[in-house]
Amino acid sequence: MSAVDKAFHGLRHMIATGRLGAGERIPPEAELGEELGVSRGSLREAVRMLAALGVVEPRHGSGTYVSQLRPEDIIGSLSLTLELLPLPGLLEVYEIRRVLEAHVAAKAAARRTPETVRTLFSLIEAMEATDDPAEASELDHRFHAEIARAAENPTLASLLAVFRARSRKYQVFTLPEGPELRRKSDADHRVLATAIADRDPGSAAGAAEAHVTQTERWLRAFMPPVEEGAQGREKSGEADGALS
Amino acid sequence: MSAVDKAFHGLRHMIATGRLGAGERIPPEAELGEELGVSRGSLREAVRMLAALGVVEPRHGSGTYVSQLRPEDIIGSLSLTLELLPLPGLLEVYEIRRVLEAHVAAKAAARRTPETVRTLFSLIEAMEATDDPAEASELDHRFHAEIARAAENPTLASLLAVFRARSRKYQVFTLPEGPELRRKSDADHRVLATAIADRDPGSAAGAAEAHVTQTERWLRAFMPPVEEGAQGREKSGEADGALS
DNA sequence: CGGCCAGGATTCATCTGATGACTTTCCCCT
DNA sequence: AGGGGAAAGTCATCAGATGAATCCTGGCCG
Repeated sequence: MSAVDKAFHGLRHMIATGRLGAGERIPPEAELGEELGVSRGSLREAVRMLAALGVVEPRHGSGTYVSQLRPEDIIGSLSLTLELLPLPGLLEVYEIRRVLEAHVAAKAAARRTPETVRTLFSLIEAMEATDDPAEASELDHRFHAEIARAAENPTLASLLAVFRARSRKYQVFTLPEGPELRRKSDADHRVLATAIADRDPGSAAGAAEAHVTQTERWLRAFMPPVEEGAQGREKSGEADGALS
Repeated sequence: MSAVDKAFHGLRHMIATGRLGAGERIPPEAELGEELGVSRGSLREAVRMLAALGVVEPRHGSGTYVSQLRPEDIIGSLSLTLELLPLPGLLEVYEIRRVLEAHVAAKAAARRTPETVRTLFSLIEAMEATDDPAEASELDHRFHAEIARAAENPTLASLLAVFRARSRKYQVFTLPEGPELRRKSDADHRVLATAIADRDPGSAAGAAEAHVTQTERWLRAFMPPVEEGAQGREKSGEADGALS
């Protein structure tokens, strides 16, 4: 077993057995490195791995802390890498998303509150009112997030959020066909929100499934290449334009 | 932006833009570190992060290679950390598993081949025949994996495999009530396999959902503490049972 | 001519030591 | 008692050297 593996599994074991609890600060690098029998460099690599997986969080100058270990923390680690998925694999992900969106829609319909319904319809109206594709995409995300929230399963909600984030990278709404797609999308949203308002889980599930399927079809049809940070959000003037 | 972040995002960007393709070998540490403007140590930490996420794979003496970037590769990274999830969060995961197992069961019923049915029933017979809890657990896993395979979505199959691996850590079959639980589990399996054999997606989905729900109930009822590599040794007087 | 093998070159793995940056704590001064 | 600043603690980064595993090249032998 390599030194980094020894540190990684050793640290993980400490957390699994409760010797290091959620939110707790882990021992300093020098100390922990000696205990695990590895150098500081190797230990740091192991800590970085756990940090990438959302298990620990290093804070410069303060220490390294175990995360809350909530499912959302773990699932969040997928968001950075799901963006690297080539399109063929993404379509398999869509099937999962379709099933889960249908499920949360049904559950939301069963558990909806008047406030949820109000929020959903106000988001729909905002979506129909705006012309900015970016804003529409953002509102679309919040619409679905609200439904997922109403289903009362934070883990599932964050998992779907990750899936949606990946889809949004394609920005179908900015295509020439964008306006037409948005009209159809808005219509889907009304059907879905109405089913939820009516406390009709079956219709809600059907509407959600159809909506995702529609999105999936668009993606198959257009298959636009995904580009990193295409929003032009990129603040730092780092020399990153250096690609051939 | 820290040096490690710079290296991490720089490397990720190279992969996202296709400058580094799937399966390709990335430049040597010294060279890449210079290009990204960070030391070898920082670069190595960034590479380790990507390795933990299943994006790259370092091979001692050979080089570091970009993975195939299939969804399974990414999902596999969850398996190491999902084990750290406290029980409350795990129950949320179970809801997801329930929905997805029902879906794959239905899809498997629709697409089943005679060979799939044969395999399923032979696994059931082996399960009913063995007395070894560990072997039963292994066969149970293979039974469900076979169904997921028949659903023809490798991503979904690997996701469910990760969920199941987490559940197996609890080893409910080794409890005093184990034999009784196993009898019920075996009965569930027969119902499920029969529904699939009959090409009855609805019944298959229902049976799968009921089966997962049953497992979930057992877990809620017994809530045994999960122990890393818990084969019953572990004599350290660490007094770690302290969770409220 | 072809296969085997030995040694060098390449690359990742690890350790050591030193310095900088950031945070937190605590004591001193007002 | 409160504010400010020094000092300690901790992570972040870099540089250099050595070890280990793999890959490749070229020569040797059959």
